[in-house]
Amino acid sequence: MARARPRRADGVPGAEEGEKKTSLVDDAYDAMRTAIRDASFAPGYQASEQEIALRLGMSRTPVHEAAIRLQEDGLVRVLPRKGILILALAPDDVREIYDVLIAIEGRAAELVAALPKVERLAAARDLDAHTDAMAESHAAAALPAWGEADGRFHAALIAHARNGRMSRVIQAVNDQSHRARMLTLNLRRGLEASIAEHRQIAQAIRAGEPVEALDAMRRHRIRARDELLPLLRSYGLKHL
Amino acid sequence: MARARPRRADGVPGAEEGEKKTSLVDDAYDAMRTAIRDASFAPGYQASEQEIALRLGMSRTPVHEAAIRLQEDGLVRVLPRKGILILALAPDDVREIYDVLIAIEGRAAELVAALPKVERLAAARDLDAHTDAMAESHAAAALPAWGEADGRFHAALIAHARNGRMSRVIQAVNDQSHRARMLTLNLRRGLEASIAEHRQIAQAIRAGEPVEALDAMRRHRIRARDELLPLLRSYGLKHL
DNA sequence: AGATGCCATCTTGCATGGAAGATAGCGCTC
DNA sequence: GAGCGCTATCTTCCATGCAAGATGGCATCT
Repeated sequence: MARARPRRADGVPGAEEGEKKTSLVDDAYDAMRTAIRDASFAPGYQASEQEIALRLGMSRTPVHEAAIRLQEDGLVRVLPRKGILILALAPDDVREIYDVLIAIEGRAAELVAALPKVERLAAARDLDAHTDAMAESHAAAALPAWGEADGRFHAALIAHARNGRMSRVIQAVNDQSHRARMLTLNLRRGLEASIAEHRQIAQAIRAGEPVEALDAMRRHRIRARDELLPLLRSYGLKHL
Repeated sequence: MARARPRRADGVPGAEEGEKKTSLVDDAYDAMRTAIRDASFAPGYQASEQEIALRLGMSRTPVHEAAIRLQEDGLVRVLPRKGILILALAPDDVREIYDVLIAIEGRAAELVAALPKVERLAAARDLDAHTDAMAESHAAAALPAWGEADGRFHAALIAHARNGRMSRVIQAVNDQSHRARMLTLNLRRGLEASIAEHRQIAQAIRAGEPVEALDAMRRHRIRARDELLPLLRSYGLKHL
């Protein structure tokens, strides 16, 4: 194989231009992660490291090391001497993920509501802005935009809680459940309910009521779960 | 270097005998993880992969890959072209960790309390057994045994919640805070309080009262945090 | 025809070498 | 004496080679 390696080979659509100084391992990690999120790598697909390396224009080593990170994130499983298996998501996995969300996001909402007044208000304003965007998208029947604004609401909440470990946990489970959310976006009914619940959460934070914020967040996630899980089961999406 | 590699070189005390079929990467991961937990690798220490590889009797590759996993776990940071940095723990990290514990273990207790009666009772019996062991150790003034029984109580609770993702999160933060717990074990006062709170948690689970179980668990962790954090700060343990 | 064992091939695990970035020490200049 | 640049050295990053496990197909035997 060519010794002079091209510093950047963009064989994969998801691979964005490096901004400053990225290692090949990071490139491989990002490319594979987005490929999995966008389902360019279908769940259940078993790829060989060699093949992925070829496609990304690098050798097997960085692909292998990126695969280790993705395995730690719960996105793939590295089968010894067999290849990289893109993990599927069973309804039971969704249940697990929602329990983590209920726990972490609930505590995050509680923490944000307990912040000093200035920060609380800033956070609430932030959250309301995202909810506004959701309402607009809903009025315009723009489902993808709605989903993105919803994602930004939850991301903002976690960010305001100022807890790096919580952020990492949330990001991990979000990566895992991204496909399920996208698939079920057009099946869901409770869009207005979501918007109303977001308002309640922001209001509790603005008022500085941790208990109410925690509870509102939990109710929100529990309702969403109870809406989503039956959908997954009834549509026979055993694994996706 | 010798081409014929020794299948197992036990240069590190923490490295236990492989039970069935472990890869060198797994060996390196386990060895480094236990070394960090036991503070054989002091926090702040910057090791070179070559040096660790030599000590473990393997080449640099498996050490490098294990380091990637440990970085994902938040135990070390791999500094490009500089080495492996064993991460220290600041009081603020302990605050973050306790918020994760409050969130996850609270939800876990709630879930266990909502289990069918048979499983609930089994779980409560399990938990009480560990609390008994704590009481005995306390009576015998055996601090390390107390700490281990306490660890088993919390591990059992998570196990009964049957949520693999929660288990992983808890294990990660426990690994990170293990050193802090060991160091502060002999400074702590609220041993009886811990035992009493454990009883309350088990009782709420036995009675099938999720709300009370959640709340008892939260109170337990919050009190422990409020006892631990001032200790860390006052003893000037800026990073450990 | 059905079962079985062998082997060609595909796969990763791991070791190693070359390249390049980071760093510290030393000598030179002002 | 202080500052600056050069270079020797130490480090990881990545490509690649070899070995060994896994697998599927084919020939052979019953």
